[in-house]
Amino acid sequence: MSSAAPRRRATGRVTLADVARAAGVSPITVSRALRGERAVARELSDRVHAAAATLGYVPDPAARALASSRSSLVVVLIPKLSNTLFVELLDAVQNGLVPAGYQTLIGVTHYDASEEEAVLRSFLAHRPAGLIVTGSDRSAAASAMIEGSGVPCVRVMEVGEEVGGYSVGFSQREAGRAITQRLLDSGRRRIAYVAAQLDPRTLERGQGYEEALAGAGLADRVHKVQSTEPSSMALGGAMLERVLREVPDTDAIFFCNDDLAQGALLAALRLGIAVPGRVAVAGFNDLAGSDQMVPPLTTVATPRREIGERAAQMLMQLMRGEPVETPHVDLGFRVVRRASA
Amino acid sequence: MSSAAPRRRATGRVTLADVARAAGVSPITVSRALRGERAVARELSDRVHAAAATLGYVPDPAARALASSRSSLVVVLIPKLSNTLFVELLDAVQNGLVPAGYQTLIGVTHYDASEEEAVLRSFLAHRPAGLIVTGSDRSAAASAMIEGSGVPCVRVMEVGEEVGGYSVGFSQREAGRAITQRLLDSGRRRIAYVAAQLDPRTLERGQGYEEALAGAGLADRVHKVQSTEPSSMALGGAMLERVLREVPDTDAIFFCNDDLAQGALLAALRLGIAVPGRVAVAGFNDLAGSDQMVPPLTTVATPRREIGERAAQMLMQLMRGEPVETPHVDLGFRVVRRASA
DNA sequence: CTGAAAGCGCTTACAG
DNA sequence: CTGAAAGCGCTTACAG
Repeated sequence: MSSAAPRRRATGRVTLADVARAAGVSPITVSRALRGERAVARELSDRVHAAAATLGYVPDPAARALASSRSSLVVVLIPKLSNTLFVELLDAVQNGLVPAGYQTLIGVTHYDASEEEAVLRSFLAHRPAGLIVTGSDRSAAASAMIEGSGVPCVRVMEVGEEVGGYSVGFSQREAGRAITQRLLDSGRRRIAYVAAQLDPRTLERGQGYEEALAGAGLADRVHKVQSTEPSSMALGGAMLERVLREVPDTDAIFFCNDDLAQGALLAALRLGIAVPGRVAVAGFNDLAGSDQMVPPLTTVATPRREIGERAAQMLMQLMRGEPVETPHVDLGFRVVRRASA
Repeated sequence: MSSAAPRRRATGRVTLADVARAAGVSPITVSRALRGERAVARELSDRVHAAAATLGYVPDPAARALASSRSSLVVVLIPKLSNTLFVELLDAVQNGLVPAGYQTLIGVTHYDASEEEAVLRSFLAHRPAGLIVTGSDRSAAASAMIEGSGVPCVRVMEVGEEVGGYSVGFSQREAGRAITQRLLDSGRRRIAYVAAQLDPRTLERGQGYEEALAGAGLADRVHKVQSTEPSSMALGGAMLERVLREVPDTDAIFFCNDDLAQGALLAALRLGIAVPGRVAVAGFNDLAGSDQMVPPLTTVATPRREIGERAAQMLMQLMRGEPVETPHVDLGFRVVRRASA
């Protein structure tokens, strides 16, 4: 009730200073003890931890970020939330990062360069400790922002040794080639490639498809169909019908994603189109349900969970300033032979 | 190169002070002009905005949060990322919040009370501007943390008028009753209810199921089967087999989620079990693919996207301190009659 | 309508 | 191994 009380803006929050007072040490020592930095005398450290626990002290991330120019936030950029693939990737990343004390800020770019730039600008302002981005296909402006921020960054889904930096993924092109080869090996000669929305990885798979056909002397049989609609089961069914109508002797279709392939399989069932008798169907990613289809879907199993985990590990090393022995990790893929092709 | 240069920790960042200098006004005025607060003289405001634009000024969220005890972060708590339902909800919430300048911090609780508490503790430290949580079923500790934080909070998926606060959703119990009633109306008398992992909303649907049976004088026919495994298509198929084996005269099954029901439908196809001839199948949520099944799945369409949008709107009103006329919004549901039941 | 001062709660950079 | 001082970049609370 002093008449000359200083102006205060008490937030009611337990602060570092409170802990210091309770432990009988300086705030600096509390800061160091709690972060496990340097060697703080064992006894002091114990007192600090005890005091922090009794007071229920929770460090203020904003103050920490302001003082150190680095937050505990990790930004993850993915194209869409509607593709299970990215959600599983995200889940794996979170499982790695959250127990280590990081929080994840998720940015959805909708395959749009300017959206990606806007998201990056707003997220980079938070001074994230790290960055995980999908693929290597971003605008020069976006790349410059990442570069200029100095925030450690790991690219996922593709392995991009040429681009430098760090990446965890697999070769989309080779995977596309391998599944097409599988179709060729089973005797198919009129193989179409069907893709939905624009996605650089989808394009790479298409290249692999072309390579496989060329390798079999079937370069003139390349038949790529691209829809601008977003991927869905219904679209897969429609595409199946369309391809068989436009090129009736098509004997196999490689769909760029399992949701399309699943839709095609169900449409075939409804329409009485025999799979693989009349037409073989192959997908990509081995999403949930592909093994349950009738017939079960032949596809490429992609290691997105492992990619997420490895990327999280690698990023944590980078954030701690530790050396990363393998900057580009190729986790491979696996062709899963089931009954549809 | 002054010999008495003060110790500085230049971050290279463009600050409010830089903008103030460039615009020839005080930092305070820049702060106010940029936030659109109060009436700053039109001319000054214009100068400030121009200067900010030329300098490429981006406010520092950490400094802002520290000074104002409020960040631009909105915390969203969901049980799982593996259920499409929650991802769609999340997506809708983000679509509402991101354009308004908020960032979303996503917490996954895995249906675990202590995980939820840990996530809340760590996220609340960020002084979020708002909170969106799934359902009303949390520990007393978690509720106390939310309450004590003073952060505006909207509950989603259920409408909880009794609990107070704010909520957007629909009655899970009534929805469970309605779909069961649909089964009864089509002449089914041996109806089983199959649920997977523990979820309060799943339990409510089960209550609705019981009510419907009781209403039809079939209280003694209640047959609930609960698995502890996480929900999946494969589990749905297995549960179908199990129910028909254990209670052979079952003539309809209400699955608590569409993924289970889809799996059951595909298993039936494989096993040659006629649907709905031998057994009718109904699901819940109308997830992607349910309309593509063979036969198409009868289910309950739930408005998760609308729930996400409305919750985001409501939360923004609360965060701006505006009054909310309807604190509890019931968005209803819709029984979708297709061929499986 | 505008501003000078103080403060938000931490950590950095120096010293010792 | 420990600490006093300054600073991170904003906004609050007073004044005028």
